[in-house]
Amino acid sequence: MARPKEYDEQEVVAQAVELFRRRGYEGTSVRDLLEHTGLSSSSLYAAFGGKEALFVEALRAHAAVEREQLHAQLTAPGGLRANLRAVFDDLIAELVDSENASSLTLRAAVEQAASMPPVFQLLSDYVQELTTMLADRLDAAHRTGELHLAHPAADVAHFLLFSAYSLGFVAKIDRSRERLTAFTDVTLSVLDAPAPGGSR
Amino acid sequence: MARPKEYDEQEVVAQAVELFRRRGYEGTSVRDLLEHTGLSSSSLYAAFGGKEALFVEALRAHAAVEREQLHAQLTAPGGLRANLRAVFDDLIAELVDSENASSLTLRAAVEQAASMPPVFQLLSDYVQELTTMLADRLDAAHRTGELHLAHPAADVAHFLLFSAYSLGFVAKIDRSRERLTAFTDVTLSVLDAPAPGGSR
DNA sequence: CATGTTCTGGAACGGACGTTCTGTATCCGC
DNA sequence: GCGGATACAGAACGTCCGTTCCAGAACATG
Repeated sequence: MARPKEYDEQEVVAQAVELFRRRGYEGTSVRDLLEHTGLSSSSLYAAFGGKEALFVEALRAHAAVEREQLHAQLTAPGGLRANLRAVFDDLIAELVDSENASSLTLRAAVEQAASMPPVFQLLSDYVQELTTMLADRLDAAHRTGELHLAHPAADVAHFLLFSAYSLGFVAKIDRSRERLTAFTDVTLSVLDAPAPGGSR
Repeated sequence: MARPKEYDEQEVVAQAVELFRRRGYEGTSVRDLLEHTGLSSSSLYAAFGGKEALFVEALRAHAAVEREQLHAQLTAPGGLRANLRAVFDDLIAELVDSENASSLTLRAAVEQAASMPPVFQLLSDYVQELTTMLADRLDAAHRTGELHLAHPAADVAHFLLFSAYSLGFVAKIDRSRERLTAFTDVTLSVLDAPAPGGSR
């Protein structure tokens, strides 16, 4: 019909993710977003509706990436224990050498979930989804005897998930690899519950 | 010499703690603070120097209260396990029935530590202090044989401390008592490491 | 090449922000 | 009860915020 857009919508969202992640929602101004994406305000408002809507979109995109990544890591060949260790190790590597610690998800939950209902809903569903994914894997490992769970798989999954996010929180105060590794070691030790008592 | 102040400095700080806790640093405007404390801007600036300085003071005061509370709970009669359980239970109770989940410390770390050096320093020292306090207790319990630690006491202490803070993070997404209790159950299971192998 | 439609750049808006300033009220020491 | 000093109330300041608006540029279609 008419003049084509000069930007790629997905790329804009990706750039928004980066900014929001580094500086949080309030710390990122619309002008920052315009400068960083190259858009003009009219385009941004026409395409997304406003700062808040763009944030939700950024969060959604970020969550999708994270989800896919986690899924790939959990279904990689090798034992579940090793796979979980890899998940945490990758997270640590990311935290150690990136100026901006912590994920967008963490910031969003702490800062925005309470005041932006769509954000809350999105995070709520997202956590549910990841927990289920992880719980399924734990159940499977439990059935094959790879590990014994001293608590319901869903609870352990939820715990592991939030502990992973907590790493970003830990890193806010101490970003040393030793600290983060030690935290991970203790976290993963919940998988070393003693085997159930005597056989039958 | 002259006209006396019409407010109590400590009380003002306490009220600031409440506001910052509920709405975060950026979400709390100076005008909010003035309204809530009854001060006028001139008084606030004369007494504290500005919003940021007042925030640091509020954080310091909040940390002092938290520290004292934790110390009391950890040195209460009864086993360390039970005392830790009590710490978490109290936290859960607070989270479940308060509109504003999470502590000021958590918010400060996630939102401000990176951009406000004094906040980072304060939190850093604070975490170190609490970790040491907790590690001492764990060491003592280990020596008396109350529990066995599969990891260095300092690491376990650090883990427990951050897990406690993580509860506030968990609550941002699901504030149900069951969820928080389940998280706590799994967390505290790191204290149930199997006893070391053969005697000797 | 004319027309209709969409997109873009950037000025402009109202309001909120943290902070400063000015005038006045209130107290102490004498 | 007067002089000096401090505290108070709130208007005012400059800046930045998210958003809107408008004139013009860039395309598809005939």
